[in-house]
This record gives sequence, structure tokens and C-alpha cells, in this order.
Amino acid sequence: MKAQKNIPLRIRRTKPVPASGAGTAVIQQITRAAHSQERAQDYVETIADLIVEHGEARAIDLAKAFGVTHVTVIRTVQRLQRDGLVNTRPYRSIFLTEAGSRLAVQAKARHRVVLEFLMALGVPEGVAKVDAEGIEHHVSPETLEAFQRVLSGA
Amino acid sequence: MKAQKNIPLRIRRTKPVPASGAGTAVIQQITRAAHSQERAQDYVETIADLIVEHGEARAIDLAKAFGVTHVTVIRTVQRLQRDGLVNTRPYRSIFLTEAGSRLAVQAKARHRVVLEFLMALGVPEGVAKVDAEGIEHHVSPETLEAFQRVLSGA
DNA sequence: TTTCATTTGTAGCCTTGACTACATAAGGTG
DNA sequence: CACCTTATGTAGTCAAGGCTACAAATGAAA
Ligand SMILES: [Mn+2]
Ligand SMILES: [Mn+2]
Ligand SMILES: [Mn+2]
Ligand SMILES: [Mn+2]
Repeated sequence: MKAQKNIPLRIRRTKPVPASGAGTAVIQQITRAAHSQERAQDYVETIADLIVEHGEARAIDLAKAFGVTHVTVIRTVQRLQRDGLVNTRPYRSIFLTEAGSRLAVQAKARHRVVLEFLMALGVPEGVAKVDAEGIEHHVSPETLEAFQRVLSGA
Repeated sequence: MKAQKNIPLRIRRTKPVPASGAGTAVIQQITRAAHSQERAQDYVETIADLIVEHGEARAIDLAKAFGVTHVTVIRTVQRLQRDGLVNTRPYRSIFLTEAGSRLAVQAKARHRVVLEFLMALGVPEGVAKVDAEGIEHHVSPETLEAFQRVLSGA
């Protein structure tokens, strides 16, 4: 309250915002786009894991893996199906499409590199797992390559 | 289609899912929690920058910085105010609260370390800026320290 | 002082991704 | 086969975070 006592009204600037601001919007937009694909990547990756481990991926297993209700899983899977990443029919288990498989392979490989990179830096495994789960989706090919360089000791 | 011709029905497992799945839910939940704070961090950081650069932070500047409409900014700022991070009154500019200032300082410092770390690894600046914008929110104190170790050449 | 471009605000809509409560299908067990 | 637990599906709600369209306030310039 008291901090706003004598605050002047906004000052109109005719001139455009200085150069510093140029391009920041694009960065933010790219980041938002990356965000919108996180769930898809995590889901196809987990579905692939479940198929390897149990021979099939069921909604309830995904719910347990993500810590959400089965309803959330079912609705998310419907979106993935709409987007051509999985196939599923009522009361059947969930299968990856070709596109879904490719995405899963890529996501899994990248995730592994990020995790191993963090652990190579000395980050404790538990913490590294948490950080990698979020970081993975924002690692560009260039950054991934840099991480791999470090891992291969080059 | 043809891939699902002879697909067996789901197999019921009485036994709980193997150990591999234990704990993954918690990791995902922590990551979701981190996500829910990204906007707040980016906003207070940008608001602090605008105040330094222009003496004030206006909704329209935030809209330009983030590449969204002013309506989105106004509604987001309302949430930030509800959460005690900013103060603003109708037609006035936006101010950080004490809590907002502290968060801005922390977020900015972490963001800077992440960006410099990526560039130290040889990632081109433009790419590093994009990656850092997303990665910063998923960097734990332990990982941040590891990044700083690398930067200080230790 | 009046005007008018700029800025801010409001109303209403949408998608994503979360939830609870309840309904129905599947399929193992007795 | 019938039963009953488990899994899946449906209905309805909510908040965050986007948007467009329109309305009102601000303040610089005429
Ligand atoms: Mn992953
Ligand atoms: Mn992830
Ligand atoms: Mn930031
Ligand atoms: Mn950011």
C-alpha cells in the first residue's frame, strides 16, 4: 500500500521498446510449443516401457506411473490417438503407432542422455531423475550433442 | 488396423507392478509442480527487467516480451497478485512485492547460470537462449551447483 | 480544451489436463 | 455358469492459460 502512494501514472513511450526486447517473444513461443509436446513424449515413452516390461500397456499402469487418476489417462490417450501417436479400442490395451514408436525411441534416447549427463556432473541419482524428467523436453539437438560430447569424454 | 487383428485382450495381473515402477509417480508429480510455477518465475523476472530498463513494467510490454495478447498478460498478472507476487491497480503499472522481488532475483540468477553453462558447453547462443528458457525451471539446487562448478572451472 | 491513438479492462470462448462420482465391461474364481 | 473384483468408460466440474471482440480510460498533441 504505502509503496504505491506517490507512484506516477504510466508514461507513454512513442518510441518502440529498445533492442533488448527484440526476439524474446519468439523464444517464449518456442518454449510454449515445447511444453505442449511434453505429455505426448512422456506418454509414448512410458507406453513403450510398459510394453517391453509387461507385454502390454494398460491405462491403469499409466495412471500409476504418472500419479494421476485413470480418467486423466484415458482422456490423454484419446488425445494421443487423435494425434496419431497411439491406437486403442474400448477395453483393449494401448498400442503405439509408427509415429508413436519413433517418438518414443527419440524421447527415450534423449531422456537417457540427459539423465546420464546430470549424473556424470555429480548430481545424486534421485535428484537427477527428477530434473531430467523436466529438462529433457527442452534439450535441442545442439545441446544434446554437447551433453553427449561430455559423456564420451571428448 | 491390421496390427490389431489378433491382439489378445488385456491380461489381468493379480501381482502388483514390479519394482521398476515404484517412485516414478512421485517424480512426475514433482515435475508437474515445477511446471505450475514456470509462468510466475518468468513473469517476475521479466517485470524486474522492465523496471530496470524502463523504470516501470506495463502490461503491453509483458505482452510483447512473451508474444501473447495483453488480455493474457492481464489475467496472468491478476493471478500473480492473488498469489502475493505483484501489486497493481487499474491503469497503473505493475510492481513486485517483497516476495516477488526475491523470486525474481532467484529466478534471474538461476536462468543466468543455466544460459552460461550451455554456452560454456559450446551450444550456440541463440539455441542456448531457447533451451535455457525451458530448462531453468527444472534445475534443482544440486544441479545448479554442478553447473556452477563447471563454470568456475573446478 | 478537445481529440484521438494507445493502453487497459471486460465478456465470452476454447483446449489441456486435472479431479470426483457413478456406470458398465471383462474376465478370474468358486 | 454366476459372481464379484478389477479395469475401463462417461458425465460433469474446475483452473490455467490461450484467444477475439468490444468498451473504457489515459494522456499527448492539436
Ligand atoms: Mn521422458
Ligand atoms: Mn518428461
Ligand atoms: Mn527465466
Ligand atoms: Mn523460463
